[in-house]
Amino acid sequence: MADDKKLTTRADDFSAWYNELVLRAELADYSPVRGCMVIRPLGYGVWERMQRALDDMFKATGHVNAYFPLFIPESFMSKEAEHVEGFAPECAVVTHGGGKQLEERLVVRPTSETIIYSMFAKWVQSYRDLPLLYNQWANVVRWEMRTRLFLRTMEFLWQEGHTAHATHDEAEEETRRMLGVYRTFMEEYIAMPVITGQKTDAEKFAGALRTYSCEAMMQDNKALQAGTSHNLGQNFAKAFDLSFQTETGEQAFAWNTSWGVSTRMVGGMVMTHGDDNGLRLPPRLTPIQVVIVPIWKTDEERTATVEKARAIAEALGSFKLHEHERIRLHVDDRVGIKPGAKYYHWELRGIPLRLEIGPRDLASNSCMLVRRDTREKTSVSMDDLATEL
RNA sequence: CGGGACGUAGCGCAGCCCGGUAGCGCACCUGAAUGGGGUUCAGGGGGUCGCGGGUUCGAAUCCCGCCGUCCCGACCA
Repeated sequence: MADDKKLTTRADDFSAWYNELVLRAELADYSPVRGCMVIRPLGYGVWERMQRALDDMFKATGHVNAYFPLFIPESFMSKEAEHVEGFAPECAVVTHGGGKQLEERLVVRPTSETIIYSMFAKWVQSYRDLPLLYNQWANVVRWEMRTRLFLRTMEFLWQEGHTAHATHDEAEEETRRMLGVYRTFMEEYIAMPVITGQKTDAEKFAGALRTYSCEAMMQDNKALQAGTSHNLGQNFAKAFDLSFQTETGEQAFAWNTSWGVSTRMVGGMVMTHGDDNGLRLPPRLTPIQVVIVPIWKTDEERTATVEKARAIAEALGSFKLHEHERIRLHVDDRVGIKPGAKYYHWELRGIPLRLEIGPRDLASNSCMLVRRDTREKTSVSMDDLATEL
């Protein structure tokens, strides 16, 4: 892939800058199918780290993971009036299978409220069965008119939390709690400033009582809807007969919430931190935190600097950042590519720190440490390396 | 779905107006020299010119139809 031309600048054309950056940094690529994208290893590596952190936060707030099917009977979608009205225009529908026309058409899930609450209805009889606190990691499909890499694709990856509660207040508390989890994640992991608030009736989720949203503030002064949390009231419970017997023996409908964040957050991260030199990946989400570039002229120097680079990678690789997290390093020992070209390569990809180790550094027992965010260079003694990082 | 661009080698493009059997840059392969911020030179491989039809002795080029992509708007995680 040719990285040899300069990026379009943000000031010139923010939208072109974004597209070029996503492609050239190899986060994602266009697929043969319009509106769909291939998420490449760097982009997927970021998404995996997002998943891991969020999943831990969901578990810590009492949720469990499960998985519901991709296909939803078309009739399910119509059971909640507002829901079908909102989603029907953007549904992909399977009409044939095994060479035969289907008796009932199947909707490829645009979201899973209907299938999940139909199952909840089977599993809940008593107030003792509540609350149900579920989450699933899945792909969903929405037939979008106009798409953009990560920000709006026809198929995207996300998580959707679905819960059922005995009372309105408990559901409302859950809705707000998860909005808070999203906010914490976006601020502490993506380092992305967000404003939270309630959506208008026109903008709320199709079928919800109330929708709360995390609006992330981007460099071009636009807001990106980065996460939503819905109080669904009893709308779906009534549609799918999700009811239970209360402590006093009466029948009551459950109160539901749903909440989701998607691969759109990767796009938000790009637009929050990227600059005219490329990506800047947040340290907690980047697959590689430190890239080590050995520099050599002769074969002897190559052997020596590569060996030193690997030794450093191994030594620092055992260094714990947090309880279960170690520093993630990569040694770029590719032959035939000049050091300068490697610098550009890793800067474009937003790797936070770069260590340069050449023959002169070996002689002085030091190395050059370069920050991606400020591009500031400092010479660091080998002995202070761990502290410096 | 409305408006605008565009489809020629992996990527970016020229050639089209004025028809004559395809070219440039980057990337890739080989060799040599180089090597602390995008190396240089030499050689080399790679293309049913988006698809279908028409005009013509001959179409990347002209005509008709279709498909697709990107950008801007309305709608959305």
